[in-house]
Amino acid sequence: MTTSLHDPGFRHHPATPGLSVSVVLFRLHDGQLEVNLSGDPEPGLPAGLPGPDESLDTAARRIVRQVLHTNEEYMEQLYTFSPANAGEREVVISYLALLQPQDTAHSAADGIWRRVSQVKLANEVDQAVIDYALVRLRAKLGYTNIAFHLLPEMFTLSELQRAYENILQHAVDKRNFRRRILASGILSQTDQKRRDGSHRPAALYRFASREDHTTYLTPPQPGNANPTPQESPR
Amino acid sequence: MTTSLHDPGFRHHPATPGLSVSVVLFRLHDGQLEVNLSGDPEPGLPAGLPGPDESLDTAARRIVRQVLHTNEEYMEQLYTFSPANAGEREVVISYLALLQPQDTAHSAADGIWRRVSQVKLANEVDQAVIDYALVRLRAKLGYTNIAFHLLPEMFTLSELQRAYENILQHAVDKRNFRRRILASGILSQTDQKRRDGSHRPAALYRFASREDHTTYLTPPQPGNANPTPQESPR
DNA sequence: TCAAAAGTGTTTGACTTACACCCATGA
DNA sequence: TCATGGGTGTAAGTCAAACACTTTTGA
Repeated sequence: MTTSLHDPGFRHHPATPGLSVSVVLFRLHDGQLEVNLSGDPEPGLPAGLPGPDESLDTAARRIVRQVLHTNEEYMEQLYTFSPANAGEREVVISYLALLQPQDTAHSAADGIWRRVSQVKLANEVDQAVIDYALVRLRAKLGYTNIAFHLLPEMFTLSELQRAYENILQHAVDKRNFRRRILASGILSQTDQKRRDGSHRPAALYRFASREDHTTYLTPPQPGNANPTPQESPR
Repeated sequence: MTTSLHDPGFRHHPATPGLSVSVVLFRLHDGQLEVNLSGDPEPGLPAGLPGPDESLDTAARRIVRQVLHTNEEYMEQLYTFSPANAGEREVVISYLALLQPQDTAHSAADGIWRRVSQVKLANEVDQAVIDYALVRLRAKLGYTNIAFHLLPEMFTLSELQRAYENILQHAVDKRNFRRRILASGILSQTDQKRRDGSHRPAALYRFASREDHTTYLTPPQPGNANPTPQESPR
């Protein structure tokens, strides 16, 4: 249902020709990493045009809202492409957005959700953006807490591990994973447990902090009252 | 002398209002990291507008050529900003370019070179771009061979170490530095030595390869015959 | 012979990897 | 009692950091 994507303008009806914002919207669903696609007529990334006094970040958030009817959990600019399109150059600013499960739960999002591993788009730029979003997400799993934006408020360590494994596409050792995550101090254990089968119940965890450790690859925005916190690179 | 910066257009005479490319051009001079500024009337980053069928990368390279009258050694897209400018939004795509000393040697570059540590620009966006370029360069020193784009064809290990120290702004241990660099295998020792004072001459090294280990943070360009090589994130 | 930069090893602690069994529960 | 996933420790290897003296040269 991408018909809700107009105003200031959908990809195919540009008001400011040549400049658009595309968003890779990821969620974790049944343990699988999925990407949101708007299909008209070809499936493609949700996209739109920034309004005359709208920042790119704001436009990206608006596009997500139009698809989701709720807000994303995390958003980050990826890269700006300038593909040739019939002799003219377009400029496509791409964003990565992550969604917590509950964000989709109470709102049937527009578009379709497809497993990332199974997506192969005709649009070369959209496909490159998705591929790059995955590279970035995988890289950041290693040195940030970015994965938590894909998980619900409370979760078990096994769920967290499965998220890592599904994104990275390889198995990780249970003991080493738990030791590393717990040692990093980004989790705090709740006193609750989840019993969901004929086996020992699992302890539930949440973030120790809602602060991001994910932002040092993106610059603070000039003229912004509360700039993105900056970590020192290792 | 930024009067050579027109065609398709300099920052202050936009042909396509609202979209421009800015380049942070770094060189190492007398052991100091310097940035190129074009001063008219305020000093600012060299910038320009992409032509109608010019990619952003190509525009960035052209801007460097117009400043330098020669080509840069390395170039990478940084980030896209969208500052408010009198109620209208501009879009500024920023690039980092690195220069080998000999690139400046035989060509008096336009603009002025200023030590990065001493630069404080009135233009908020330009300043943010420079700051971010530094963050990126410093981060990449740690896990890529990017520093070599700032050094001449042949150099001593002490020169290389001084380059690292000047960029990182802190001292590094000589023995650990040499061990790490040599173990990484990116250098090969030449049979030449440099004697330049009343002390033991230093062995000269060069790259083992002109290949980049620097690119995995930027995506391969779609529709590009020879895409940027992609490393797997750690 | 002196000053100045080049060059060189070892030890320690931290972190990463590989690896296998017992625990708590519901059916 | 059995099947299922939850939970735990140790040993080996790799990597980073700290640290100081000898070598070669020209003046």
